[in-house]
Amino acid sequence: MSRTRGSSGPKTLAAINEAGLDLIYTAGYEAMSLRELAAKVGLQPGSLYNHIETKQDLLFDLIHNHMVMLLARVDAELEGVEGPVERLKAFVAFHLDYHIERKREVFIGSAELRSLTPKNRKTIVTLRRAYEDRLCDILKTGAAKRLFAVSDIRVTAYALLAMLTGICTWYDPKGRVSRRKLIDIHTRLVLDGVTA
Amino acid sequence: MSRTRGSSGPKTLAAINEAGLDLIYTAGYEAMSLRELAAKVGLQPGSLYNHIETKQDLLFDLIHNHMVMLLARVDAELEGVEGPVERLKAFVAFHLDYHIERKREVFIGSAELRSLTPKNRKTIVTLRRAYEDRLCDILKTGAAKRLFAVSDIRVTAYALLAMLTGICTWYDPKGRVSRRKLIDIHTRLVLDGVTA
DNA sequence: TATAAAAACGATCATACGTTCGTTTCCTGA
DNA sequence: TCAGGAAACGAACGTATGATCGTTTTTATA
Repeated sequence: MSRTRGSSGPKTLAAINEAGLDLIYTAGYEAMSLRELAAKVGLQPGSLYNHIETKQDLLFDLIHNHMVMLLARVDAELEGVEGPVERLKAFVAFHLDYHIERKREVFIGSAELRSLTPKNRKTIVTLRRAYEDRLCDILKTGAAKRLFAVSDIRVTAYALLAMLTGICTWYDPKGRVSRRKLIDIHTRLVLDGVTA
Repeated sequence: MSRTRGSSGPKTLAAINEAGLDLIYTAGYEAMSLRELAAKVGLQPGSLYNHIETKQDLLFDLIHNHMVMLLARVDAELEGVEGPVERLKAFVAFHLDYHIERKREVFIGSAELRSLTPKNRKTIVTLRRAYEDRLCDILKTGAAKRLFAVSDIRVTAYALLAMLTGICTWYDPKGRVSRRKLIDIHTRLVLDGVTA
């Protein structure tokens, strides 16, 4: 046996990425074996290497694609929104929405940082920093206009991001709490926390 | 060669736990090998088994001891503190202090949950739930007395805990921000967020 | 002080891992 | 239509891993 009927490169790669995402999310990068991954996709282990360079590259690509997407989406979402309060509200709503939708990517993006090569990790951390700066900028502008009272921009931004990102570890879209209510609660927590 | 001079059970176990804590924190449980660990302690790999049952038990014991300690300490800290506002302040201060002091244990306690046996994980999750309940109780009492305005106790508690625990991933005691200032910032964020 | 338990060694086991490679079959574009 | 690249197979390699075991030396107890 050899090449199977109907096989195509991009499709298989997408399947590998999806299965990899799932396995890394549930078991962790180190705990996931390429044999498991191959089995989940329906391939022999060696065949994976027609689509990925190494196991490390699989992880990096997953995280990297996620970060690039995250940055593009937040900028699109904030475009044209005027005023620090409105921008902060938009940021919170976007952040929660995105983190609910892509909780696996987000979780891996922080939990598996340690599994990245130093060089790869640096790339990701730089992108993450850029995302954090989006929030810092909003807080800074609001503080300058005396709309916000923030004693330390960066610390506050990290605190808020930690709070907003925390939902990835427990929120269940099919659970008791609706997405709308979740956003309301967090928006209030954030706004009350920074408003002058 | 065989038993080395001056060796004693409890001492070696403590060294194993400390080295294990460090390795798991920096590299992750799966990525840490017992050979690395043994080398760090100054033992042959096989000798570890005079002190631990399995690698899994090493991880479990580390997390379990941490959780038991955390619960004992929070109860001691809250004992005798009266009034929801004061209790909330005390909780925030304690939580931050403890999480700064033992950031490695805390980090492992959540990041390596996935590496635990289902049964072991269940034990830890139960303990964690008990800790979360401490905060929930404070919020509930405060809400009943109309001191706090909280639309969903559990969601709010999780949001606050995520925020407070986030410092483990970035706070550096030797950095720009003092412990005092950190507590002040977070206390304000929490109080403003829940006060009626 | 004799003796059993404790704590270390060092060799070894079976297994699982990431990756490579030669080969075969299928798909696609000239 | 047919040639060449793409995508799969399956076997294999070298290494690393968690764990076991018989043995030896030290410590501690009675």
